[in-house]
Amino acid sequence: MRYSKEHKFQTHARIVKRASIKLRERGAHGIGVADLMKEAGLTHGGFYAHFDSRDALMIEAFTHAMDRSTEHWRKQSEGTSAEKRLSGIVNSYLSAEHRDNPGQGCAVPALAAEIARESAKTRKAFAGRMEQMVEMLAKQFHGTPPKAARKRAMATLATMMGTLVMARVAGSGEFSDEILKSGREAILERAKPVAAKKSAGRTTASA
Amino acid sequence: MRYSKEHKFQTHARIVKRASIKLRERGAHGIGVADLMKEAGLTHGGFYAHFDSRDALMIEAFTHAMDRSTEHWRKQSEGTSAEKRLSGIVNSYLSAEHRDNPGQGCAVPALAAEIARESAKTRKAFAGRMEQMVEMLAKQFHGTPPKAARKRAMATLATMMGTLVMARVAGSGEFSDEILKSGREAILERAKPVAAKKSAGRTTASA
DNA sequence: TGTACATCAGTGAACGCGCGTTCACTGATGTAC
DNA sequence: TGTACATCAGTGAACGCGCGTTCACTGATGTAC
Repeated sequence: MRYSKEHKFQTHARIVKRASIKLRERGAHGIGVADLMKEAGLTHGGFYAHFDSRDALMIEAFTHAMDRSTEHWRKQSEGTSAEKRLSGIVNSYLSAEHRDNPGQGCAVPALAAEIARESAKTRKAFAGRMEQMVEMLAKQFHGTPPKAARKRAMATLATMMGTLVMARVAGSGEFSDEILKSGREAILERAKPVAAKKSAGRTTASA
Repeated sequence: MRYSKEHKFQTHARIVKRASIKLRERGAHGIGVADLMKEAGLTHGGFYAHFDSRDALMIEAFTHAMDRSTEHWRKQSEGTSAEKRLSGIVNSYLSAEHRDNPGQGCAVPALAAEIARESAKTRKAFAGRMEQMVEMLAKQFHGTPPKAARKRAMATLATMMGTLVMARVAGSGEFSDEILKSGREAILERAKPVAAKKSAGRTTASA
């Protein structure tokens, strides 16, 4: 064998990683096999030593992107005190930085609409990861009954990703910032315990 | 002239209309010029008598889809009493029917993520229509100060479109219905006046 | 330890298909007389 | 009113480019002796 198994494994992983970034940046139809291999420092001919088809890579790249996103949140929430976890996630999710760097960001706003048009098999794989994200998010609603937390998590993810997509359409101007801010406030206001309704300013002001 | 000006105008409009449906169903890269013309009952060669390029049609189809969506809401809200307008919009937006018929539905969940990757020019055209939608929605928050209503409208649109995208990814099963329901509840709970907090059941139960 | 052979990740030319675009042509109808 | 001509929306063959995929080949390194 010319290279060790480890070498092939690493090359494979490198291609998937670069692909998952380009996928989020340009969409499923925005990148060719040749470009992708170039990104990974290879030529297009070698592609089929690693993947059965372009579609096969796309599916790997989709799931990789989703897993990375979930992992990112998990890590972030681990390093934060319980009360600030949700606001930490929301504020970083709905930030100008996340808006302007889709390649490194959450896969849902970047890819979900396209996934919705894919085969049932692909959609199921993606939906499974989405479910994981929801579970992850639900844990941030400490003190809320599990079922209610799950519902909130779903609505929160929907609001976050919807807001981010809208902000990206709007570009990076005033309208875009306004959209981000509205999203942050809507989520954090809702999450606040009803009793503390009057002390509203603090949590949302950090946005 | 073989045909009257009216005839050409109507053919043009028919192509745009069909294109805007296919666009929402399959995405910007999901349809070819030949298919599109076939949809309109024509052959592909005649395409360039109506449009400078495929891209030019796409832009017309984008804006057409957005305008139709806004108009649809406007009409719907006109036929409803002031108190039920928001819940009417939300319940029809976040319905299984809307989820399962993207071609006839709102352009934002179907196309926004793709638009976000287009040129500044295209994005601006789309953002302008999005702004119109926001203004339209803001009017549904009667009794709320204009600025707050605008913020709510932005967050509401984000939640609605995010929820719909997620529901479409999930398909049409239990998880999908759960997502839709969470979205409806989150929006309608938030919109409720604080005083009426205890009579929660009614509005959301219609879902 | 050194030498011959086998392996296979990666190369780059080539293929073929789909699709956007072009173009010469058609023929029904509007216009001029 | 009737006839000859001009127009141009629409047709369908053809072009050319990009891109996914295939394939014969390479050459560095692992393995056998």
